[in-house]
Amino acid sequence: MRQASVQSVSNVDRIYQAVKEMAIGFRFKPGERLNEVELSKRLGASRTPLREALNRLGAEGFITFEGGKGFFCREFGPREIYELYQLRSVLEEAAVRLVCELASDAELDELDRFLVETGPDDGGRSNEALVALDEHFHETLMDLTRNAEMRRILRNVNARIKFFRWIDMERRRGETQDEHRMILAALRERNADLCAERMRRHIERRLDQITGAIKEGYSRIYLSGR
Amino acid sequence: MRQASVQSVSNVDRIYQAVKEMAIGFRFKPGERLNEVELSKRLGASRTPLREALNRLGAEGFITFEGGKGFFCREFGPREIYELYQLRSVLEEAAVRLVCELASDAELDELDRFLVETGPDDGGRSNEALVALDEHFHETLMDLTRNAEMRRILRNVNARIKFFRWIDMERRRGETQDEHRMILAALRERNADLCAERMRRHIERRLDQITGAIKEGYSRIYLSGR
DNA sequence: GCATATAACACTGTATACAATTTACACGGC
DNA sequence: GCCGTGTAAATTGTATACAGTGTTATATGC
Repeated sequence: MRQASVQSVSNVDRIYQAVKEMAIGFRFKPGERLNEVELSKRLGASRTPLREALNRLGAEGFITFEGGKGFFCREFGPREIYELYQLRSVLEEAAVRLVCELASDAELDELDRFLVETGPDDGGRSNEALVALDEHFHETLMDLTRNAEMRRILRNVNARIKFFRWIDMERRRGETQDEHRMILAALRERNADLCAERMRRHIERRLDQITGAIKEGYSRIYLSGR
Repeated sequence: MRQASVQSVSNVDRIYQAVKEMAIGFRFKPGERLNEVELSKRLGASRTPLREALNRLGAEGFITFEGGKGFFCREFGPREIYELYQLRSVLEEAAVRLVCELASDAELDELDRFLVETGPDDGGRSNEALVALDEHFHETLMDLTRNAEMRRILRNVNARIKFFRWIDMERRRGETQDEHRMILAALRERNADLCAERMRRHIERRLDQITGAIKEGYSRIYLSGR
């Protein structure tokens, strides 16, 4: 074996993370077959652990699998994006209603602190950083539901739409955080209907912007190097 | 290789299905480690395809995985059941609202036909059959949302709670179908709020019954043989 | 008798070899 | 020129071997 186990970060996990990030960032072209030999060489491992990672990623929807053919980069059209955003909306609207009832004032304080510390945007942040902050807000909110399953699904969905969030963030840097503050304000009022409405609109607006962005700039996505 | 490919049903798929059904039916004891050598022998394959199947099942939440230790039967307490039912409730409540808007009259007719043909219960059906009908109703409803992601998640959740549905069905054979009919009636009225309310109560009642059943009969689950 | 160290065992993690299948390509017929 | 066919190369699917790690049983000292 290559190296002494560096505790808790197994080889498959490393490969899994690496390929996951490639899939998230669309370093593979949609529909492209993933060559196992080449990939495993590039990642410094044999095909066995690579295939285990690919099987996990397939089960999680990051890549697809066809028996006898192998693994492929997922195809992504407006339909798939819409479905994932709809799922997000359903989950987060329900989450915010639950959090309205469940969260302690202290937990909301902490969320508030996060928004204050990380905003408003002074223009000095990278898109990656802004996307990470956006994800962090939504995932922290979901954590407050205390429902591990819902958390797991939201994280999965967020990873799969990350690229499109990134595209969106390039154009609308400011709005996101304002809307987050409005959602928190509704949470403070413990007004479930208002929370849900604001969350729904928040996600809906993002989707509208992204479908727009996709239409005009889809080609840019797959340029060389990225 | 063992046999000529019988078209589209690969070996890993077969193993995957077999182990999945074992996990669903709790043929493994919670927390038990799955011995790969023994399992692979029992399924007539080597460890390689078995491990691929196990990785998929782990990613889907049917079993757990611990680096360096292997795969284990999931542990299941009231908390996990509650979370899965809450997730179900969130998904299906949203689904029924969507279906209220999206479904054609013809599609609702078909759902109606299904309910008429398969009910009311004459007492001659097995629990397995009743659970299958129950699942079928809910999954067909979810199909009408035309959202493949939400469909996928509901099917996953249903598989994971199947055993508890089965326990519940043993006691309350009749109510389920009545409630299904009431939900369909609300769909026909295109009354989204009423649909959502009935669906929410429907799932909530099931959860109440199951937590009750669990308390009094948990031990019976792990008796020999089944 | 109990705790601890240690050695034997069992099991997982990974590389590799080979079989089976798919894919690419060249050739020949139409 | 285009389509079908056959052959070769590439690629996936699986078995197996072995290394490394975790687990358990045994023996030893207190």
